[in-house]
Amino acid sequence: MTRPRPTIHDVAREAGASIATVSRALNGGVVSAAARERIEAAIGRLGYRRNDVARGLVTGRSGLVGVVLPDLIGPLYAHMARGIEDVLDEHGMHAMLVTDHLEPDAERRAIELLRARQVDGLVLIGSRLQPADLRAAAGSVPIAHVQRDGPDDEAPQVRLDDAAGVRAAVEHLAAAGHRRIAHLAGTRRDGIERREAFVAAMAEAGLEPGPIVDGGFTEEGGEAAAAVVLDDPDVTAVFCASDRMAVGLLHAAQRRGITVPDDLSVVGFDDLTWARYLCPPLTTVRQPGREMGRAAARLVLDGPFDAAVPVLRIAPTLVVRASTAAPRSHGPAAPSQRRHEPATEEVIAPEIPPPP
Amino acid sequence: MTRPRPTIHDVAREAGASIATVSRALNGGVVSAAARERIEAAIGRLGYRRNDVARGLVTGRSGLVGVVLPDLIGPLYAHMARGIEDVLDEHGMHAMLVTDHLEPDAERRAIELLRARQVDGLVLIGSRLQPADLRAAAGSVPIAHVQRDGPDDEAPQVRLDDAAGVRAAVEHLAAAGHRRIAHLAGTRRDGIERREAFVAAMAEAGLEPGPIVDGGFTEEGGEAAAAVVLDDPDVTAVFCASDRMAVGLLHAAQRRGITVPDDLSVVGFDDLTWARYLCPPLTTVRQPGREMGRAAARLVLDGPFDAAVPVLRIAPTLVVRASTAAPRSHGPAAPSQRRHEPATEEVIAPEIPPPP
DNA sequence: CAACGAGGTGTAAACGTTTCCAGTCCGGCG
DNA sequence: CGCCGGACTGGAAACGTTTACACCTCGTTG
Repeated sequence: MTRPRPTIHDVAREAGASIATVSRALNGGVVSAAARERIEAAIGRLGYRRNDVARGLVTGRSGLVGVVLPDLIGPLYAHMARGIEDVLDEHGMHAMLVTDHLEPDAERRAIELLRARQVDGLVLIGSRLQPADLRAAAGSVPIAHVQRDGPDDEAPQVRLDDAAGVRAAVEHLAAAGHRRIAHLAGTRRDGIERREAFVAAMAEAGLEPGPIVDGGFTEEGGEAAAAVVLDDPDVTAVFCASDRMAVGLLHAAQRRGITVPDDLSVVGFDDLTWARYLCPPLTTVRQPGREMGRAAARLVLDGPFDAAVPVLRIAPTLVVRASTAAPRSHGPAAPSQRRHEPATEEVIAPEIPPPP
Repeated sequence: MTRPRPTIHDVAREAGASIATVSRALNGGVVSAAARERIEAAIGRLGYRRNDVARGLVTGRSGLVGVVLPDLIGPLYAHMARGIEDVLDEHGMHAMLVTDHLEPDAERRAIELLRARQVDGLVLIGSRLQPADLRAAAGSVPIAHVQRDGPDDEAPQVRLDDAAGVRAAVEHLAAAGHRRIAHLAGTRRDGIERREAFVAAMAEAGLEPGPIVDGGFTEEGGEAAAAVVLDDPDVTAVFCASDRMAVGLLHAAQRRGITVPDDLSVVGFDDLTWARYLCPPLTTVRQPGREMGRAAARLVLDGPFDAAVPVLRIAPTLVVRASTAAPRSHGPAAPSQRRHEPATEEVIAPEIPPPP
């Protein structure tokens, strides 16, 4: 009933050719028209499909790029994976996704697993591995990082231009008239960069930075951290280093009867799928995950065009929705959005500063 | 600098043993303690790692289960993938994810690609392929479906107990006093099942079904379809076959100045990540994606325990949030939630009816 | 004391490809 | 007519494993 799969040998016999000729016909080598025709007919008759495992063994390549990412649930990571698939598709290659749930040990195992499968390259999203451990695990497989969390190593990386995004957010708030702006920060590397950028951008705007509290990037952390921030009566705006913390902040504000944006303006970071559905729709810095994934895939396939500049910065955009407005003290409050009106969006793309 | 990877031969030479012994040591065969020790030392010294491609070629198995799914962006699919990974992990296996973006042709290619890589099993999420095409593409690889979209075939499948979910939703609305309930339907197979279940559940509740409009499962479709439904002045509640359509409905209602839940109750389906963040937080039927993924993975690894019942129904739960209340005509409107108060959730798990 | 079995080991044949190399055939040129 | 070279072909050696089989060495048992 269920016969073994036909091999290239079966095709050769059926077509009256040698396996070498069949292989050439399959891979676009020089083969006479007659032979090619007989072989194609035989393939059709037998239902032959190439065995990529055997092929991989002899060629040493697999047509696979391994992708190690924290999880599949986060929309941002999913978008990055999508971007990677975009460009791999163009090259006739495929992605193999492995999740590490932010555990360095799982990350190491994931890399070794992928290497055992002979992946032709590796895209690591948010990698925390030390450079030495990384090199040990990955051997000579080319690597590209996306938003690497650990210290820089020699592999090329794609990073969001966090500073530009933060600057856009702070400028937006400052322009609206906010003077005391708080910051909900995250603990990972990008959180620290955003925090530093926040302080710098405030200085640029001629403002003292308001209270800065760590919310660990999560809803719960944001909610807890928000409590601290909301105790400061002078704070009229909060810039959050992630949308998830912004949600927590929104909840905390609601619980205290603080109305957004009338009493408090809130800016998030990431523009997750649902940021636009929040109450009110969230003004936030959009992280172009798909583009970042694309860039990383190109990097891993072609290598960095310029070995001297191994970090490629991608520009974010500020998406202005309904969670920001002028502060109350600034005269009559701007008319708050009608309760359920989907906000019109305004997208602000900062000019990209050339990397130093 | 970058030497070729050591092979089992190198280990054998270094340890003064034969490759057969090394292989046995690696795979837990009978080997003397002395030899095992020498081999392990050699492996450490050389940094040897097994080549799974070569291994796969001779064993005929890959330790991989192929997963074909519409996309990675939808949180529901991502949860299913996570569930699959859960049980594969327990078996020391791994998933290879390929997206088909709902195109049957891409689905076929995905399956053939995975088969060329010798996957040991296939989990197909929302497959639309005809049974014949499917068999042709998959050959003898074991298959398990999740929420198959095409007509049944002989492969075991995991399905949501759509009817139970719909019944819970309708009962919830009827109990609140709603008499004329509309339905935003979807066009895929599960949409049709939900629609039929809606009619049946309404009958069970002693009610005429209200208007039923196709919204194609998307936000835009939901918004368009909502316009039709909202024209009926007697409709006090709408049951949507997906959360995405519920979002569209919410927007349309807002635009018309219809307040939810005071003027209109809305129930969604799926409980996507952000359903709780909507304005107001959405009452919805939760689809336990991760469980479904787990069940499917078990099915593909162990085969169906009972070949006679190839469809495994998973029970959904109704999550009651703030988008549903008693209709206005029912005396003074129930006090609507305070504007931003995160709704307390009430979860209703329907008793699972034994499959017929 | 012979025979046997248990434990351990090595040789070699697969697995299904790609690819190097050495042909064979034929037409055209000197 | 002899050669050369181009177009095409097939044999065979890899690639790095697993595993069937044969063998060897002891200690134990009849």
